[in-house]
Amino acid sequence: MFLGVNTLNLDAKGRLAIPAKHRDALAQCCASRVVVTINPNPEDQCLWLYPENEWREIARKLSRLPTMKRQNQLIQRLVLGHASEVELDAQGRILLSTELREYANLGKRVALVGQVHKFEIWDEEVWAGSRAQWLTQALADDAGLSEELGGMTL
Amino acid sequence: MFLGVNTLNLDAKGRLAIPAKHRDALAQCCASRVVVTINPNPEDQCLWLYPENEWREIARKLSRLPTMKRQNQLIQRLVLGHASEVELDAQGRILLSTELREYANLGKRVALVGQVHKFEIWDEEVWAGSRAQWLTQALADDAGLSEELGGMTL
DNA sequence: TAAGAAGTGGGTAATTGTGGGGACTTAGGG
DNA sequence: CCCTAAGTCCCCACAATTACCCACTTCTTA
Repeated sequence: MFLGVNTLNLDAKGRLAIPAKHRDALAQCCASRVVVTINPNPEDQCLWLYPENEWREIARKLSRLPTMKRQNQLIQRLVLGHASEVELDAQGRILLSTELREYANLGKRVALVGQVHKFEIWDEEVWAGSRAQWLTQALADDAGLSEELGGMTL
Repeated sequence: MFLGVNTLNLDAKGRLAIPAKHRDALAQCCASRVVVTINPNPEDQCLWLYPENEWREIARKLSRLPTMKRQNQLIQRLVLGHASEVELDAQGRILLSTELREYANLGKRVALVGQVHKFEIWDEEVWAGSRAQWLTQALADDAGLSEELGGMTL
């Protein structure tokens, strides 16, 4: 289970060091192979990082969507099209391609956010700014709660 | 599984160098023989590149469409008609015919986009421009979410 | 405080992307 | 029938990127 926020530096070559506490888990579940792609929601300018085994599920689901619906097609293009398979190097780092970095606007300071089965990778400033917004939006009006959330006990 | 975007140069002779990481896969699954044709959707000005074995499936499906429906006939003409079989040269490059290049408006900078079983070949500018549009469309309004997407967990 | 682990930075060597010369093949015209 | 021209393929060479390795600094833990 990947949890918690870590703020890290991208080095000059665009490499991201995965925190040591997650490396073991990744080594076990996917032999240190992960897949990075974009989050296709334009409001969330961040990247997704999946362990390879989780990714396969996702890719399978996505690739089975009926292609003739335009919306499905676009999601496929965006998510599958931007996916890059990478392996942690001996120091536990991954190289993020220029394209991915540009998409998520990653500067030097980066936030790696655990989301149980995957991570999100944010530019730290964007992350901080967005979070402030969410706090005002997320539970603003009970009327607007989705069914799923409305019925849930936390 | 072909994934990810690669931006590449077409050289003066119209050749496209397939990224090394995909060459092995192509060598295995289709002896480095691929088929390039057009994407018949006028909104998507790009080419499709299939490994030969995948292509056979596609061609078979297409050729079996009931011929009397006008739409089927048009798709057959477009997709089958523009298909060209090519083999990677010793440096892992393929030659794109002038016609195909013109159809997809390919300039010097090109984006090769992995889509699991096939690739799409875009002019880089067209790709970047289209992507910006898709991002606003893909998840634009929850009301418009397809059933498949609405229920999906990524 | 010392020792280890983790985060960070950078040098070097190997691989890959790119460009172009020249030979071979094919088609068309004299 | 030959010659020319266009197109294609094969090869080599350079340049840029990437992968691998080592070293330093900071933080934690004993």
